[in-house]
Amino acid sequence: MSNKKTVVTRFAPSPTGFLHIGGARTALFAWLYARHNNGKFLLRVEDTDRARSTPESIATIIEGMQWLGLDWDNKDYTDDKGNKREYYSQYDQRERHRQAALKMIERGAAYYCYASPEELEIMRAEQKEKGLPQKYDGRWRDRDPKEAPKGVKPVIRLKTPLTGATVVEDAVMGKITVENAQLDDMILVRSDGTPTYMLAVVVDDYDMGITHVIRGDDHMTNTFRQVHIYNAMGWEAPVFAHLPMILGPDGAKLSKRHGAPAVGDYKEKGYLPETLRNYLLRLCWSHGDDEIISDAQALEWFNLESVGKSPARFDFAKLNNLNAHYIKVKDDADLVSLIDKELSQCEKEMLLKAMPDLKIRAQTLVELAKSAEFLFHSGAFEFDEKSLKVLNEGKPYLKDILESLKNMKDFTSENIENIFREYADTKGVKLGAVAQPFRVALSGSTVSPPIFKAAEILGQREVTERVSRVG
RNA sequence: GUCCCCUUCGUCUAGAGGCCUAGGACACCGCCCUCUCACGGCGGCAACACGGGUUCAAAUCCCGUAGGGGACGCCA
Repeated sequence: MSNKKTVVTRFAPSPTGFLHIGGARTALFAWLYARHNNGKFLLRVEDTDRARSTPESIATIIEGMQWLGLDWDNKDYTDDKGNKREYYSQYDQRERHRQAALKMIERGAAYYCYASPEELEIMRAEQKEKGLPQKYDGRWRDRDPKEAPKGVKPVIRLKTPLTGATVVEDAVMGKITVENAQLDDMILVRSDGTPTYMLAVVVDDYDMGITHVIRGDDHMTNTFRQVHIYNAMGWEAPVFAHLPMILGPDGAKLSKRHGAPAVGDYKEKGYLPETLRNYLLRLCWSHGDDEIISDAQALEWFNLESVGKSPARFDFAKLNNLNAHYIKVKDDADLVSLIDKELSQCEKEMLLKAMPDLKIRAQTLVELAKSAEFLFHSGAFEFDEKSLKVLNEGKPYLKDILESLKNMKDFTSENIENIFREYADTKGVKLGAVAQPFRVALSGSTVSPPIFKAAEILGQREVTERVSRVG
């Protein structure tokens, strides 16, 4: 019965910065799970913290999601003022959240607490000193609100059971348990009347019909508290699935220090969205020995059972390798448009011709663009020491070769190569002795794609010009 | 400090009691291919955190220890 219900998942970032790579992984998994089950995937912005939420951040997150190709299903959402939005805003629902809290008070499941923040700070400090768990001690739980001090605005707290245990059957972690004595009466509504995150998530997830809450495992202990809100409201809790964290290469929390915490960084550095999808999927999830997983396969295979439980380290070497693969299999014309930096039509055509040779040796789009630069270069290279040495040793050969090149009728890579091979033969030297200086003359470096093909693409005129320049 | 979760090669992982002399991928090392650099092909190095049980049999189940991560806000 219940598995006939349409699956609804969501991604619920707080818009206080960029789209973190860990967040992207969470979004990807929630998206895959929804799509795999022909369900819905919703985007909700958790912007109840007005001081830290910014529109720029929302824009960055949306941009990141779009770049990754994670489409959500509530793009037609209209907010409480009738404005069209592409996502749910938690802040819009603040009155609804408050009403839910009031309902809980009515039911005796929540209560007003008049303890001031200063008072609580002292309480926590004392607890810490005594080595006790730091939690609200329930000082207003059973007190008559009539005793309330004048002029103090109360918060609303949830009445969490004092005894027994809370058990959550997590789709990834399995059964997780905590003694209720460990939990305290959390705040649902702040003294200024605004809802806290704990209240807002639960009410929103319920209202949005979320069936599977897929999120990072930093929320795992929150889950214990949240199920008590579901209970207090008389709602059925969704399935929870907590994904292990993504760590930096050194095992510490992934941060700026590790180079690229934001999704935008990866775009910048020349990674393909399909690379990220595949890489992120393989962190904490597997399908036998499969490594290269297409979107279609991911959609077909994805499940929660195969999600790992332990945190995974981010490995840039493996990401690079995957990116190299996806560049290799990507359509040449697509790659041209991806690295296009205001190239002329003619230059684009050259790039397209060179692409098969360029793309197999690039790990990122940035590298790819760089390796193509010589094609559009003036030919006035600044040679490094190694190149100069090769050039010097090859000068006598290049002079002879230049004449042959000038007189060639059919300027194809095969013909050019033949000339070089014959010439090397008659001189009794290895092909490299002649080809290397040629490479330097054309590309400005001792490293380049196959030089005879490059020569054909550059054209007879350009080639002879570059060769005579160094001669 | 208290609580929750985790623990297979350097890294990501396969592994649901005998199929494990523990498989794959990346990285690394060697060889082949070769006009350079790559690609590709072949081969190599390399792990069940530790200690106790349970069982005819344990990487797999149980209990401890150690290590790692997370949570303990009128942040989300």
